[in-house]
Amino acid sequence: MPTTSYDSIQIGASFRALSEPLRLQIIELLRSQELCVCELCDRLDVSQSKLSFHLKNLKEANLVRSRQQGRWMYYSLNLPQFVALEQYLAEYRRADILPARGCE
Amino acid sequence: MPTTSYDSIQIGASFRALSEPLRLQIIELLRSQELCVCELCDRLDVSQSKLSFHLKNLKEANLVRSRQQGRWMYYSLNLPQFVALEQYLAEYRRADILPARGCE
DNA sequence: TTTATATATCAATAATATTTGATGTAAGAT
DNA sequence: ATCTTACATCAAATATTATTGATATATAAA
Repeated sequence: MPTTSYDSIQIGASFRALSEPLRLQIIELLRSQELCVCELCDRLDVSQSKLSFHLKNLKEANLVRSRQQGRWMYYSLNLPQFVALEQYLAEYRRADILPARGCE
Repeated sequence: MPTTSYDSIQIGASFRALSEPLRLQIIELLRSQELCVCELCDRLDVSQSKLSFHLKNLKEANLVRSRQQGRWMYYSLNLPQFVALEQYLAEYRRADILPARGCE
């Protein structure tokens, strides 16, 4: 099966988003509270444009959502996607793996 | 908290490894069986050097292990690391997230 | 000991992702 | 209407990853 399923692609994109230190810090902050960009900026001590880039990345990976209120943008975790990733990994934990049949 | 814990770094490295389509295909094959490089090569229809590169990557991310037998190298999943990732994600599912306290 | 096979590594290139600083946009305040 | 603030986007520069083809190493077979 040389192709990767649509699902795997989505999953892979989320894993990629989670592979960047700053993005991990972002979601760790969002874990306890929805936050606006300016507050993330402050707390992470990072440029606004950089933050915006990474937030976009997280959003495209379906890991966060945003809502606008006045001139503020509030970001929060999109928990269902976290559940999806967890379930993907759970399939591995449950795997029962055969030893290799000797090669040649 | 501008720093990322040692743990997060390890976790992030594993997520990164899981973010590449070919590497996902590799672990999906290894999910049912330990396999040697030549068999992975065949099944994934990919060059040996490319495969070797990605296997090394997975190994450094602690997601697979290898054992040599004669001139073959057998790769298999390192399940504990999958469990660790799953547990990391589970903390998010369990999170109870406060609404933003209004900004200004 | 020569030869073949399985795999790893390397150097060069190509592709992708990230950072930075500047500019754009839209909401609200003056 | 003008100004400010919060955020997004863009283009250029830089950094990181992946691919390729060639070569190295080590095992085992002839």
